[in-house]
Parts: sequence; structure tokens; C-alpha cells
Amino acid sequence: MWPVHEGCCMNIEEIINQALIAGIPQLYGKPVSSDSIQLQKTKREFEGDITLVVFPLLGISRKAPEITGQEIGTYLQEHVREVVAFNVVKGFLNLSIGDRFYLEFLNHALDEENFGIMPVCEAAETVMIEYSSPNTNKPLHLGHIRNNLLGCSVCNIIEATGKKVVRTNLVNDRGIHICKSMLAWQKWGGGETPESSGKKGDHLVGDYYVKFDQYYKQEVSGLIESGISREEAEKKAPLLLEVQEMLRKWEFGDPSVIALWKTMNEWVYIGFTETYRRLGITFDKIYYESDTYLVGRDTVLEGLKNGIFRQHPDGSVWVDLTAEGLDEKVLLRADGTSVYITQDIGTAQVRKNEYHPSRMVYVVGNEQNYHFRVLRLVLDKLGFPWAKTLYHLSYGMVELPEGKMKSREGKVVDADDLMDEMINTAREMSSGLGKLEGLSPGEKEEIFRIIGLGALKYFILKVDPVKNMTFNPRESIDFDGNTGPFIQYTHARIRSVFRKAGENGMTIPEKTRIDLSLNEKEKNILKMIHDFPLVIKDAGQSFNPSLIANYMYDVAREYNQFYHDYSILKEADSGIKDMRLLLSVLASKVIKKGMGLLGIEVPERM
RNA sequence: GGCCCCGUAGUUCAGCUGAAUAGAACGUCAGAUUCCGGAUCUGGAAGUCGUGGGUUUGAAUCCCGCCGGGGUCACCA
Repeated sequence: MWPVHEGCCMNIEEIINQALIAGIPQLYGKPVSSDSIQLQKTKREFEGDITLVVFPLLGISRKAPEITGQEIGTYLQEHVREVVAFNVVKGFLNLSIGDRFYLEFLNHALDEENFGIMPVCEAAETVMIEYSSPNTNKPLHLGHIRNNLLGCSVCNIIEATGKKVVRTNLVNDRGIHICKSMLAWQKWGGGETPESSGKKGDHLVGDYYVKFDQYYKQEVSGLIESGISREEAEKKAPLLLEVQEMLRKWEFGDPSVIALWKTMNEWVYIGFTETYRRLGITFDKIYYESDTYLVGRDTVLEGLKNGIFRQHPDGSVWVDLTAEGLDEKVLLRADGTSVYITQDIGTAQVRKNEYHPSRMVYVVGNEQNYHFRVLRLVLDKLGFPWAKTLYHLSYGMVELPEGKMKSREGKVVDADDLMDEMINTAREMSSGLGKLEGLSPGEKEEIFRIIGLGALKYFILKVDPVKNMTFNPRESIDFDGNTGPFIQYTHARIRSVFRKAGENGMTIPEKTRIDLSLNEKEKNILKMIHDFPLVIKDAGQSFNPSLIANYMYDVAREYNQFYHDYSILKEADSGIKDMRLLLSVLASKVIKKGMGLLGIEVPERM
């Protein structure tokens, strides 16, 4: 287990839970199991803060729900300092927690350097997380954006739960698809380079990938017209045979093919680096398939020798997974070249030996669910005890209103274009509001960038990863309501209060008095922020950034209600004014930290 | 066809380790600015939680069937 968070001593559910485990046996003479203690937030329409559902305890109390609730409520009020009142409605015991608890919590949370975030200690376990995993034959598109944002955010979240994280990228830099753009460039490129054409390298290479597909389709339909079946034509098209030959040459190290491959990949990497930089994506370690596929190949051949795999008469190597309810899968082609899974078998071993992670997470789309089941089973059959530590973080596809994106046909939302578009929208919107007067053009651009990317990232991350999502470029992204800019706005607004306080010569104290009484809005914010560490923990355990995103929205909305209803700086009672200032400090910190976990920055003004 | 995932207001999404009248946002209609930032706030209308069974004191949530959508079952990645 991981170390207990400092803030846990301030967790009110935990305090009540402990009291019940001790108290119920006193009341009813029987022990209580912790899963029959159900604590939840009290619904808005009832009086109280925390509710105990008493139904599961009736078997122990042997009394009616109302009576049981009364008895337990009385016990808690007498034995738990924080419980100041209670009421029972049907089978629900609603407990009121004193303001003092929340005020002490406020002081306590402000004391912590990083409230909600656990420090990573030397002895912590290591989690290796792979994301992005681009092919070097085309630029990044919206689907990759979801992958990168998810991966990056999950890394942040897991790190915030006190674990070491190795952010890793596996570049698909080899294979038949890479050869396709190479061959097309060789045939029809006329020596075009990023410099000569002014195109971003990844876009240039991607254009040739599209071009290959166009010519290939022409060839296929030509063959079909001459009387050959589609299936036959797709296998016998001259371009396909040529590209297969190129792949063989690559695997046998043909110098001219390797040289072309290096040149074109380099163009792509320069382009990718730019896209990653703008998106704010980083890696600790980058693996290349071209470095690891041979390890996989050797492993497969050894497995063949040991009788784990079978060879067909044509020379191809297979694994039989019919006993596991799957099919036979090819691991090496008849001509000896490697397939996709071959390199994954190698990469996993290289990683294990290099970092010894306790968990290896793969952020990969749900179209590869089957692939990862196979990979685990194959590694297991090979006798690697760590095979079960593989976890496929499978996420749904991003579709367009007109259907799936198809990069071969050029029907995609390009990552670079999309970021430009978002930033432009932010620019137009901000200019209309005119709140950035007096800032330099550079400062303004920085704010537009933060808002545009914030809108994009939040839009994608607020959706549960397992779900498919439709992206309508024109309508999908808003700056109002449950959006990134709404939350960013809340932060900017709070910061503005502090600036104003400074201008008026006010200082923010270290601590609040704890003998104040809180209004409903103040209490609601504190109750919500109290849950921050728990939300991070849940998000980490379920690899689900959308939990953080939706929580951030709730915090921002709650704060905005408070802000609307009460004045901070104009409050006459200095104790209350100080408390509201500190409450705002904590809220702004939590918003900044939480958004940071999503990879979203928050501006000082906007 | 086998296996896997999804199905909640017009739309985009929460809620899914069972609990009180299913929540937001966008859109729509109606309001709130001499006052710390109106990218805000308040209110109205809008849902047989795909469908039919089952388990349970209690089901949007768990189990089974069916319907609808998607994915996958390549010597593609």
C-alpha cells in the first residue's frame, strides 16, 4: 500500500467511519463490516452535510430504520466533536458537521505546499505509461490528440498519487506503411523536401502516403477492369509488390533504402517535435520499433524452438490461442519479416529490463483490444511472470459528423490545424471582450494560446475514455458552460481579486479564525475542496482524467455562485473578509493544480 | 457469425463499487451589472435512463434475453 496522505487525518468521512466501527458494537453488541457503512454527501434539499444510509445496518440493530438512525445519530453527536447536529429522514441519517471543522481544514490545506498531491518518494513503485505511439508516415490528427492528452494526463494523475512514472513513446518507424510513403516519394516526389516546399516535414511525408493509396487504388481498379477479381487485384497490384520488396530490402539493410528511410523519418520527427511542443506533451523515454523488433523476432524464434509456437510449411510462425477462446495469430511472416505484434513482444522485454516497472500501461485505441489480449497471452505463454502487469488503457474513437476519420484518404482533422483554429477562436472572443488592454502583443498571444488549448483539452478530457466521441469542428467547442475557459475564467477572476486587494493595501493573512460561522456557499466550496485528494485517488485508480475534469467544473461553478452572492473585499467584518480571501486562495490553488493534472494551464487574466 | 465496448433531456455529457424527487452544459424562453471581472449568476420548459425479464427492502447502476450503434476476428498497424 502507498503511504497515508497527510490530509487524511482531516478527512471527515474517515473520522465518522472510525467512530461507527467503534460505536455500533457498543450500541448493538455486534461488530460491523466496513462495507455496510455507507456514507454519502447529503442531498441539497436536506439539512446536513454527510448522510449515513442506515438500511444495511438494520440487520445488526434489529430495529426500525428511523429508530436506528436516531440511536446512531445520538451516539455520533455525543462521541464525535465534528458532528454538531443530525436528523433522520426515512432510512437516512443526515449529519451536520460544524463550521469549525471546515475552517480548520482550510488552515490545514493552506499549510500544505501541494494540497491533494502526494510526494513521490524514493521507494515508490514505478509505472511505465506508453502513449502517443505515432506512425512516421503521416502527421498527427485529432485521434492522436485524444491519445496524447489522455496519456499525458494519466501520467500526471498517477504521479500525483505518489508513484514514479516513466512517460514513454513507441515510435512506429518501420513496416510496410512507412515504406509506402517512401516509395511514393521516390517515384513522384521529384526531390521535394521540407525546405524546398516550405511544408512541415510530417505533412510532406503524409502527402505521399495519401498519394500511394491513390495510385494503388487506380492500379487495383485497372486490374479489376481487365477481368481479375478484387481480392486478386489487391494482392497483385504492382505497387504493392514493389513496396513489399522495399520492406524486405529495409529488413536486410539495403543502404539506399535505409538512407531514404532515415531522411524521411528525420523530416517527420522535426514536425512531430513541433506539434508535441505546442500540445505540451513530453516523454522521458522514446523507443523506436526499429530498435526493438529484432528482440521480439529472437524471442519468437526461441519460443518456436521450445515448442511454444508452431511453424507452418510456408515458414510463417504462429501461436495457437484457440484454447483461450481466441484464434491462431501470426507472429512472423513466411518471408521472415516481422509483424506488428513481433515488436511489441520485444519492446515489452526491453522496457522491463530497463526500468523494472510494477505496471506497464498502454494508452491505445479500443480498435486494438484484441491485439492486447493476444500480447498478454503470448508473453504469458513465453513464461514472463510480469505479463499480467500489462494494462491496456483502451479509449474510444473520435469520429467526425460525417463518420470515421481516414488518414489514407486525407479525411482527418489535422492536429496542427485544430490548434490554430482554437487559438484563433480564443483571440476573436477575447478581443471582443477587451479585458486585456495594456498587455503587450506577446502577452496577449500567450493568453490566447492558453485559452484555445484549454478549450480543446478540456473538451476531450471531460469525456469518459471508454466512450466514443463525435467531434464537430464548428459546433463542438464552446467557451461557455462546462468548458475549459469557464474554469480558467474562474481562476483569472480570483487572481484579479488578489490584485485588487494588493492595490488597496490589503494583505492576506496566513490563517483564518476558526470561530466564524460559514454561509452555505462558503461551506459548499470547502466541502467540495475537501474531496480533492479523494478525486485524484479515484482518477488514478481508474485511469480516468474525466473525473478530475468534471470535478474542476463543479468547484468552479460553486465558487462562481459564492462570488456572485457575497463580496470579499467589501466585507466589513475583517475576520470574515480574511476567511473569504483564504478560501479564494485555496480555490485558486486547487483549480490550478487540478487543471495542471489535465495538462491545462490557467491564466492570471483573460 | 464468435468475442469486446457503448445506448441517460433536441444536442454534448455526468451519475454506473445499488439508496431519498436522475444532474449539468449547449440550445430555447424569462430575468440579474450604479457594487471585488456579465467568458458570470438566477429561474422556466425539456427524460417511459434503448427494450423485456430477473436479483433486492431499494436498480440508470448488478445478472440474463432482445433491439440499435461501434470495434475486432489480416502474413495491416
